[in-house]
Amino acid sequence: MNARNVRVRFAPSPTGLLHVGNARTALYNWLFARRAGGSYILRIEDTDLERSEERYEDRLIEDLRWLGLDWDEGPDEPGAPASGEFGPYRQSHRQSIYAEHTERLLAEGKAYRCFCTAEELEAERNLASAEHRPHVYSGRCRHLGAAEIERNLAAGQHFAVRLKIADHPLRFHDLVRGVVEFPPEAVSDPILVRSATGASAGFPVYNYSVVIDDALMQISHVIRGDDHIANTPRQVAIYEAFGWPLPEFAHLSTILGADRERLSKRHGATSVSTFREMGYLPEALVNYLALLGWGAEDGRTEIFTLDELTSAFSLERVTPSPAIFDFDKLNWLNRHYLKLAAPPGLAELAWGYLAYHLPPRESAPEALRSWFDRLLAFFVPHVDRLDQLPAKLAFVFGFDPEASRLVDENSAVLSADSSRTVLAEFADRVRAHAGPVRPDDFKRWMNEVKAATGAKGAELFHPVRIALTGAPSGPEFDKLLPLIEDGAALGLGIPSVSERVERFVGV
RNA sequence: GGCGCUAUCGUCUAGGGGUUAGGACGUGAGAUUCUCAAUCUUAAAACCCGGGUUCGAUUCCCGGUAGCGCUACCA
Repeated sequence: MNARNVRVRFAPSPTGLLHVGNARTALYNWLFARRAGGSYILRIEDTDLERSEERYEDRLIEDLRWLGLDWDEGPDEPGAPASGEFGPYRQSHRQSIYAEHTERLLAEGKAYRCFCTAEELEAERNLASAEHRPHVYSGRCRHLGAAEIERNLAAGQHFAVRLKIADHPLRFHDLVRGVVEFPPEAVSDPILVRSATGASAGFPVYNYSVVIDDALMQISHVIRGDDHIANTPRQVAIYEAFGWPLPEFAHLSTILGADRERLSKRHGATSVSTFREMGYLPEALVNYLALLGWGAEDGRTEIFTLDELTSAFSLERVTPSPAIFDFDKLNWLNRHYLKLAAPPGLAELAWGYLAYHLPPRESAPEALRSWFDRLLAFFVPHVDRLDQLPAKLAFVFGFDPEASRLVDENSAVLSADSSRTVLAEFADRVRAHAGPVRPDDFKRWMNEVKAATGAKGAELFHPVRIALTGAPSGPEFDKLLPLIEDGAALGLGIPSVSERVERFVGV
């Protein structure tokens, strides 16, 4: 490790829910910090007063915690002070810091006041477009004399503060892309502070405040989305103006939807909290996001816990090319982690999805809890996410004989003569039986029905399956029957096998 | 328009001057099952195009093309 401590930050704007792309950025930052034994800092970039909302900040923090990405330094929370010595960690609380730095730049002649109006600037841009030139500021206010500046100030003219860009290429090193270089004219003199009257008044622009924050917080590695890559030369110039050392950069590729457009709401779920609501496990999302733009050194391992990722991760192995978000692969991983999930935790999660059928978990009797555990063990491996459970389990909790007769798939099976005789024979045996139906009973009856009717295989099983579950296909009876019978004893209104048969045949 | 970034199976990726170009998801087939799913086995499937360097380029260089980003007194 080099002499400089590794310090990284995740700096979201609380203007919406945490997008999976940002979650990946947060993850890579976290992994890099943990791997290096460095610090991971959370900074809230809430300078866009129009769009920033406190509730989004709360959700953000909740989502990061859910993913397991804890931070060493971050903003204060209700009732607790900020953690870390480089605060405040909200940009809205750092305005005086920015103002001081602006004074300094102005005093040192590294920045200047620009009195150009929006109209004048737009005219310049239009001209540049027409002449097929890059849109660069002419630098008109760069050489204003002191007298003229005083006059403008005295007249109360609004001004913005611009940085003087030096006449040399702006280059930086990117851990995932190598050296990136921009000619100075590609940058032009950027605005640092928005226009207003007063000494250095006005709000600093994003590109300016990030640099001040990153430098003051001693960030060693700036890991962020590649939509910032074209902003970086501007930022490099700001570091230079202050005489600050450049951090290392790492620009992560964009996450796209199946149509190769930036992943957005119309592609389906995009925010971490939506994935959580759908019943994705945090370990699945984390594992998937890690794989989206990074590959293990052996080229084949794909399943990683956060701990395993921490020791395997390196920025050098991050892919520079954009990646398409693949819901199928996420589903596969989620299934994997669902199967691995510890029963108590899983039951607690799953309970919420079936709350409609169940009493509150806290007040549920032990018999119900353990039955529910068995139910989950049996069905969870067959869903991609927890929110598919209600549909998958609908037939266990409720039973609608009339509706199931109307389903095309069912009526085709039921209309066969053999189905009628099979069901009649089956019903006779169920009626003659007292108490819950056990798998042994069921097996014996099916053999008898088979002998009595001559039906076998699907011809034999499908009608019975429809009568019991409302569908010709489904899970194995051996395990399903006890689940139904034990469930029926719980007083939740779950129909027993004999009730099902009675109601179905009676229709 | 200008500038920049990117380019290996459908998708995520490994690899790298000479390889049968590897793995995973998904897809097809088979096994299993009353059935569906799960599971196991198996198959098909890729180096964007054109030049150059080289004995030899998918790999290095240049150009093209395409996708994306930036081009704001948004973040």
